[in-house]
Amino acid sequence: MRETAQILREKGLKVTPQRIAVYNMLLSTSEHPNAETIYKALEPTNPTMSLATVYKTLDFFKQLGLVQELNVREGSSRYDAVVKCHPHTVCTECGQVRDLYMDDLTDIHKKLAKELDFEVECEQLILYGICADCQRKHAEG
Amino acid sequence: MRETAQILREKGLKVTPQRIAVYNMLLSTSEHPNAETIYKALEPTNPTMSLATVYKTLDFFKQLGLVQELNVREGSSRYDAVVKCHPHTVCTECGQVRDLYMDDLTDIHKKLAKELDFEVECEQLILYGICADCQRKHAEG
DNA sequence: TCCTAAACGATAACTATTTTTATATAATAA
DNA sequence: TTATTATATAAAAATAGTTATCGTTTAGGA
Repeated sequence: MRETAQILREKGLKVTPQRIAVYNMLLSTSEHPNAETIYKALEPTNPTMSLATVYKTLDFFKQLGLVQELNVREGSSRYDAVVKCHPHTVCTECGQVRDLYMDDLTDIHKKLAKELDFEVECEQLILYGICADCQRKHAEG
Repeated sequence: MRETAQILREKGLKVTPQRIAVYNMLLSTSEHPNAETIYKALEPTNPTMSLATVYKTLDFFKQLGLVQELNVREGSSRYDAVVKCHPHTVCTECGQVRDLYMDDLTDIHKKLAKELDFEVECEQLILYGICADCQRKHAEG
């Protein structure tokens, strides 16, 4: 894995412990955390970290294409270090957000957009429903 | 068209001028307005209307399945009287939000979800990009 | 018409986020 | 290395969108 510090430097960002911490945290998780969750996760090991810095850092990262923002009908945004547009599933019971890969969908969407004379920059597909775990709980309960 | 009053009554809601106004406004537009826009549109003809009532009314309608809430990377939610899940295009320049109908997509999504053991309740597809009008403006400018 | 629960409007409160400001720190050049 | 300087930081205050509160009004049934 390339050094986080180097990636930040290449993007023209000054390298600070806070930025490294936020980016590494996002790289190491697949749970699509929001700003609050990121802050809470980093606080123990980075006692000087502040929530405002997390927000500002995420905003920088977003603009530079280091992270992706995700809105799933919650009050706050979630973040993903996987920048490429990809679909997600969101469990309406436990709130779990998971990635979902499906390249052939993109082609269909592009064809559709072409018909509409709409130039697609990014397509966002979110499937809301019940995840396997919650379905099982229903069956048992 | 069925009377708005009757629809509200069937849903167990008391029929008030405010609720009728909000619902009719949503039925008559295709621009997916947010609460603020709805309020501003109704204020002239309903001088006693308050923004809080618009929010409360939209919340009722949402819970009863009379309207659909839509989040398109803006600070505020937009609303649609078309309840059935359907894709949207969002122009990142002018902010225009349009409906997009495509039934065969649903089948693809369902098949995909089945493989994942995920029970889909609602699928949300949003294409972000540049609308035809804004593309034309670019070409001219 | 009268009664009562529900809805209303005004405004305060709340939450997520952004901005401000004074201080601290990273990158650069000497 | 050290001094410089622009940028980043933390904390607090401000903001925007939304929700809660509360006294008043109204819809719908008796």
